[in-house]
Amino acid sequence: MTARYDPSEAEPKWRAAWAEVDLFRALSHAEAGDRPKAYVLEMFPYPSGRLHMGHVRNYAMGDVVARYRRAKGYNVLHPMGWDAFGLPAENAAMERSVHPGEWTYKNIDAMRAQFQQLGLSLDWSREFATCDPEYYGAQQALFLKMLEKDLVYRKASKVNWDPVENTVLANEQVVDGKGWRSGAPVEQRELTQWFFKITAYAQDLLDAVKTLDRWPEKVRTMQANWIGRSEGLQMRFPFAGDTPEGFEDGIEIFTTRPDTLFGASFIALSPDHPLTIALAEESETLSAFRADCAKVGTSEEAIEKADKVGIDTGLRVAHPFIEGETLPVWTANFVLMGYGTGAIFACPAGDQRDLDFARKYDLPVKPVVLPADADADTFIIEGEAYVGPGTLYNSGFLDGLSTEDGIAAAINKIESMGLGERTVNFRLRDWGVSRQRYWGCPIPIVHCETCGAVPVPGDQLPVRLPEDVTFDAPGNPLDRHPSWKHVPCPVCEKDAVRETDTLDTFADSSWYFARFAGAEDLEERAYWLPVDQYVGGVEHAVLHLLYARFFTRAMRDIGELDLPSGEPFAGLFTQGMVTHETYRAEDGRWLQPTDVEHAGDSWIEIASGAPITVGGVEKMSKSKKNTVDPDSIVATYGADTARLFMLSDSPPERDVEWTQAGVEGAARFQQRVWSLYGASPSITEPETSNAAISIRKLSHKSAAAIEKSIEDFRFNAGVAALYEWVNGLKKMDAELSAIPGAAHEALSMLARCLTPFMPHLAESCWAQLGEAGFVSAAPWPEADPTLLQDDSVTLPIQVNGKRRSEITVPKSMDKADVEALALADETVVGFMDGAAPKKVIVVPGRIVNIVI
RNA sequence: GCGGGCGUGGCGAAAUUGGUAAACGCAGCGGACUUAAAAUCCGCCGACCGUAUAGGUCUUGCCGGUUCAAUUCCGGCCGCCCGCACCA
Repeated sequence: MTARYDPSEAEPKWRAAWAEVDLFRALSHAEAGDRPKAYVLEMFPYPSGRLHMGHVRNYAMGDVVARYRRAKGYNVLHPMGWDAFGLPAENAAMERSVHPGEWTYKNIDAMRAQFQQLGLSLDWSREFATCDPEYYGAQQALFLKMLEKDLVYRKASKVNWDPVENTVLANEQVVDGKGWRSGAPVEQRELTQWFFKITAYAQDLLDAVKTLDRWPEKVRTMQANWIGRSEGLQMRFPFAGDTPEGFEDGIEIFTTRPDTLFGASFIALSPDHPLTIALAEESETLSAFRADCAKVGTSEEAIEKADKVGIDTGLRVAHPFIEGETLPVWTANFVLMGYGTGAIFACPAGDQRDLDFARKYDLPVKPVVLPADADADTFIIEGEAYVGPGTLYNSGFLDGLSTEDGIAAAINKIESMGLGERTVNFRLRDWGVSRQRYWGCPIPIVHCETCGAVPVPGDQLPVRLPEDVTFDAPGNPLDRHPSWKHVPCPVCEKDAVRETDTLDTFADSSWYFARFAGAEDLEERAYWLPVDQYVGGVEHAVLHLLYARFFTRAMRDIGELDLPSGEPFAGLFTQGMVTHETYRAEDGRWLQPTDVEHAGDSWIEIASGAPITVGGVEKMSKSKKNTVDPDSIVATYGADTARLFMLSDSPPERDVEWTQAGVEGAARFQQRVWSLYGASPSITEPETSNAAISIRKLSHKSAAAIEKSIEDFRFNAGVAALYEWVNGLKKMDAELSAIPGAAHEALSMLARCLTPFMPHLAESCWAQLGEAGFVSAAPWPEADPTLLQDDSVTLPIQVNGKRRSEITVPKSMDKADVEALALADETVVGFMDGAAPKKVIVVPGRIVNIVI
């Protein structure tokens, strides 16, 4: 009998052995020659300092794919690095007087050690942190090239200001009107800042979503919605009567429903519209209204509760189609400045918001779209607007047209009148990237009074962050640094100041995968990209993934990346979270899983013996203390067990619940596998006895099933197939010694199929079996197709769709013979009760159904 | 409100071209081994009727449809989760 498998002894030994020969180093294009490449990448981690179980799951999944592809003969790139800029480092600096850089690099060291314990097949030679000057210097060069190509610009604009973090946020970082990290209500401020022109690619980013057929449907939909394309008409309404100064052209609006122009009842301006602002200077009512609107949050509840309110400006505009008719101009709180032109024409009969507003202020409601099944004489609009399609009426030259034709006709008319034109509007805004923070990539610009914003010359990059900074005052340490920002202008050499804003850290993660592929080598980048399989959390469905798609396009267009499609990630998989039960003491304190135990029928806190409440299963989080520390799991059970459990039980895209019993099950499996490798059966030709054939069939079928489960990202099914295989071999344990050839083949195949899931154990088994080299470098066992087929097959026999019996027949038996056998079956005869079958369906190899 | 997804035993789940529903694991029950426990091994384990290792009936959120056959396809409900949201 073999001794128990001791992961604490075996695992470090194998990791050291892999490292010694640099087993997982990716080959360059030249070295690899004709071998196909596979770039497998997990979203790189933020170096918080501690690994959590979510990391284990994420990287275990990527490692299964990477190891499998390597076994399949691919030249695999599976790198690791650190998304190292960001706010937590500055918070640590404030709380503990430690430099953000020092804190970050210490965390990286700690997490690298933790990662290395997991036995991931990573190429560490390409490791970098985004806070390395080599990386952010290269990023600064990209920024300047993008600036040259007009993909970066600077403008004053209203920005989302997070009052807690003292910085600007991108639109994507504002959730429910609150900062995505701080949770503080976002304020509006006017600031000059830098923008990436992501809208230049809006159409392409949208179109290409359709080509991402190895992305989850959900993520594609979210991206498409975020880009938010709508076709319509941008037009102006000239003033009738008083024309305010500076608005001689009238009021510019955007609409997707120009067919309803005859139903126009009023014009509504956003409270932040330039005309509203201009008028407010003269009107106290209006400026008070504007102030009120600014106060109301944009959270879900706020929007739902907020009444539609507005103020009549007293101005009037001319209706474009109806001679002599004028429309009042209101300022209304429901019109957004951030979409379209910040002004709309309202057709209350065809839009619920317009209708609510019209009812409140007693404005006209004129129906112009008749639903297909309605009668023009009786159709009325009361509390609900009709937003669907129909036939136009009450609409002059548009009468009788369908909604679709009416839209086209109205646009043509407006265009011929010179009042506007067909346009496409996107919800996507340009990406504001200036952040008033220290721990980020400095924007490589010098501001000169004479020359303006001047790019830092290439030979002066990187613009390094100064080390001697303080965090004892609010605001940006770069801005108050005594000397750093004072530099001569690169052009005129007069005194000038550096830009003290740094780039949004999402920029850092928008191209790191290209840097892994080739630090300076564009040919290597072209070879590796796109990433073949990307794995990460669905929380990045919009932000990171959209920004990365933008960056690869921009890099392509500035000559930094030969990637015609511009798509960085050919395959994307979004994995579910790791959850755990929650525990609460009677006084409401959250308790850690290690602080509680099951006692009889109830749960108690170990320290006090007091009863506790077991709460719901939720995402592991520090605040609810329902976390499990990967280090202690690895120490207790080994990395392989932790990996296996993270991959079993639940489909990868779904959440998985961490349970003690589940981990123990995985640990048991580890010992069961090891126990198969006691004796080392000699390498001979597989035997042909029944036992040998049965073992060979089991092995080849299992290997094929595991292969398919990995290809399809269904690791839980792969783990189940491993269990079945091992259980089957255990059952035949006694017979294995009599058939050493088949046994050796089975155990060799098993070790290789085990490798992606439990690589250390697989190496130990491989060595025990007497195989040469590393199983981590061994080829995937190709299943023999002849062994996947059975000679005979057991068919269920249904009578009227209910299973009544079964027969075992040779696989090749023809349908008529199968039918005859089925009809002769004793049980079937009993159920047929003498009746003649109306119909007999024989699906070869599947089923027989007799209809009587 | 709009969009997407999900709903199967006590629990996590399988059944990925419409063809034996519940593989595999967890929990549970019974047994073997042991002075004992742990570990390990063996057996049972959807519900109901039944003494049952006989047999039968029912069962994939609910109602209906297509089909010889539906967890799978179609229509309508119900519930849960996620995303977006006064986007004109």
